[in-house]
Amino acid sequence: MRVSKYFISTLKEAPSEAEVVSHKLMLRAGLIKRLTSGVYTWMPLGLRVLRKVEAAIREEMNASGAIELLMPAVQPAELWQESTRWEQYGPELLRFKDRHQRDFCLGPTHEEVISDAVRREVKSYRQLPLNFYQIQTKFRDEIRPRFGVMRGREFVMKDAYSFHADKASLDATYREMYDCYARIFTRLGLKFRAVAADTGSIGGTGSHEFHVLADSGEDAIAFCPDSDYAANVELAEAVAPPAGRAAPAAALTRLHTPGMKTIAGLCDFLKIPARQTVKAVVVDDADGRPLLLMVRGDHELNLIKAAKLAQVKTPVAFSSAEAIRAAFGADPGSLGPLGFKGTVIADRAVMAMSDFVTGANENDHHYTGANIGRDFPEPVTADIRNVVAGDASPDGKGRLDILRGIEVGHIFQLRTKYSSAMNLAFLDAAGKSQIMEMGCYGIGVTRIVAAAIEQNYDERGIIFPRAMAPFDLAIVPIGFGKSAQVREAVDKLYSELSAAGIEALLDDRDERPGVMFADMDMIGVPHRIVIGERGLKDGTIEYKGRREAQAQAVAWKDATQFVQSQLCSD
RNA sequence: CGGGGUGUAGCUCAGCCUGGUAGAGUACUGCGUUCGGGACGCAGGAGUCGGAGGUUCGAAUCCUCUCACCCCGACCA
Repeated sequence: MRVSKYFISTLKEAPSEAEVVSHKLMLRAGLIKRLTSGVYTWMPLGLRVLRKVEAAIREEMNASGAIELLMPAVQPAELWQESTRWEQYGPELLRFKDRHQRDFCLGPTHEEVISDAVRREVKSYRQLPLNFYQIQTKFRDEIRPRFGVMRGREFVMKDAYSFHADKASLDATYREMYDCYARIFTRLGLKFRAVAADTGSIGGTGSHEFHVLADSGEDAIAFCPDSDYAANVELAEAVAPPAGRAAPAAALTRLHTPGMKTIAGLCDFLKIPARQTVKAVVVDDADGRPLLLMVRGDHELNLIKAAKLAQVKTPVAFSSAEAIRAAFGADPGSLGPLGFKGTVIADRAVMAMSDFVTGANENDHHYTGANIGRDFPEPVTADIRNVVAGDASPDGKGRLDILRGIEVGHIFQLRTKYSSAMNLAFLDAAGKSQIMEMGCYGIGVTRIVAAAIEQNYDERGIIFPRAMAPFDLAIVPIGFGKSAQVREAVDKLYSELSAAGIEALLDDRDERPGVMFADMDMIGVPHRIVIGERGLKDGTIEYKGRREAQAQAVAWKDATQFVQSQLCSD
């Protein structure tokens, strides 16, 4: 492609709407343009990147035996009413009426549509298993879109749905998709991690998320460097400390702690570490009465874990100030288990503590030397905290580390949730009607572009991994307008590379070198050739990889071959 | 939806407090000088000051309403 015949629009300053690196760079590189909140136009350069990502996904999906189709973005309400999600999905589902006042929605996902298609087409176990996928635009009316295409309302997703005669078949396809996803993200040049995920409301056994690792990621993932254990922090199990509880050594002592309402303040005041204190959080129990949750002072309560406890009301509700005062006789900041009449649930780590500090249930007072059993009854034990780096891995094979990630893929064993609701029946070998097992497998295609940038950039701009770069190579001529020799050289190289199937971007704008370098760096082209009279005099041109600091001279006669070998080597 | 903030040229922003004919940088057009990391000079085009209403002789500026967008919390690819 010649720049003079293409469209490139870079910005020196990032529009103020952008907060994160990938969003800023995508706007500055002219990849996307915002139309309205969470909705973006993919400009020509951005579209090239998006298409590369799609192509990689499509090839790997096809190779894994999945079959591509394309479903409508507009879906009738009837299907959603049948699956009961018309009511359940909530305001994220964008609904509207047609001219006949019939209800429709813009598809946020396609379980209903694919299920409808499959139940009309598939009647026999002999047609199974099947795995259909599409790469298609979704719309979810997110409460708060942000970070550009990272969390847009309209986005492109690859979604696959598999159908099976039995669980074993589902397991096999699930495994195949897991491996397929690993191949896709590897091929796209991303540093990623597959993690066990919460199965949420659907239940069942299998669900994994695929996270691109990035410090700016919205999710925290726990993994064990010494084993293959990896899980979303929401889910990762915090195991009980191995040491167990030491016998009480200190006497229970009541202290005046004026104004100390936070763990940090309390530790400062008493000159003790946070791990010697207990944090008290009060939520409503199943009957709406205050319930005390206890975690170690240096730990963080995990509300998703807490919500799974039978004693806790779901969704989790923090008790009101009035209810807390009535039940404890004190305000948050001075609460503790001593004398409290309601249910107390302690994290496993708390159960291993002795001689600790806790609120005295009187404002501005705490106890030191508190002990379970001696000073208050044994509480219910549960895992209710987030794991932290250094915790023992739940598989017993070492210690956990924490990384941040961006969720770009999610695979799920749906089992019969939708197939039973929508009656996906088939006849088995014995002629008996059975309900299909289902799996679903998603990849956020547009999100991958943003995630890749979060992982690959420098002060000059984007550094695209080769597989998703808009162009393989930039050719920058110095003095294009002035030097016939340069012009002939770049034209020759450009046509040779094109003939070899290499997508080169030839900057024939006759701009100043700095402008061309800045643009090519900004848009993330991974390789660059510079051709000027100076080098041609000695029979050389110049090559530089986007990540490299120094360019190297290459013999002009070897240029095409050299470029080909460079492109193959990364 | 709650809480905070911003709307002035394609982009980044000043001007608003204290009302008096719309500004800068960048980008864009033309000419000239430059030409290996976002050049310089001169000339030029470009803005319903988010929208509506009000106060006033006069509103970007003050008041009311409204819309849009961004940021912080509950969802998800």
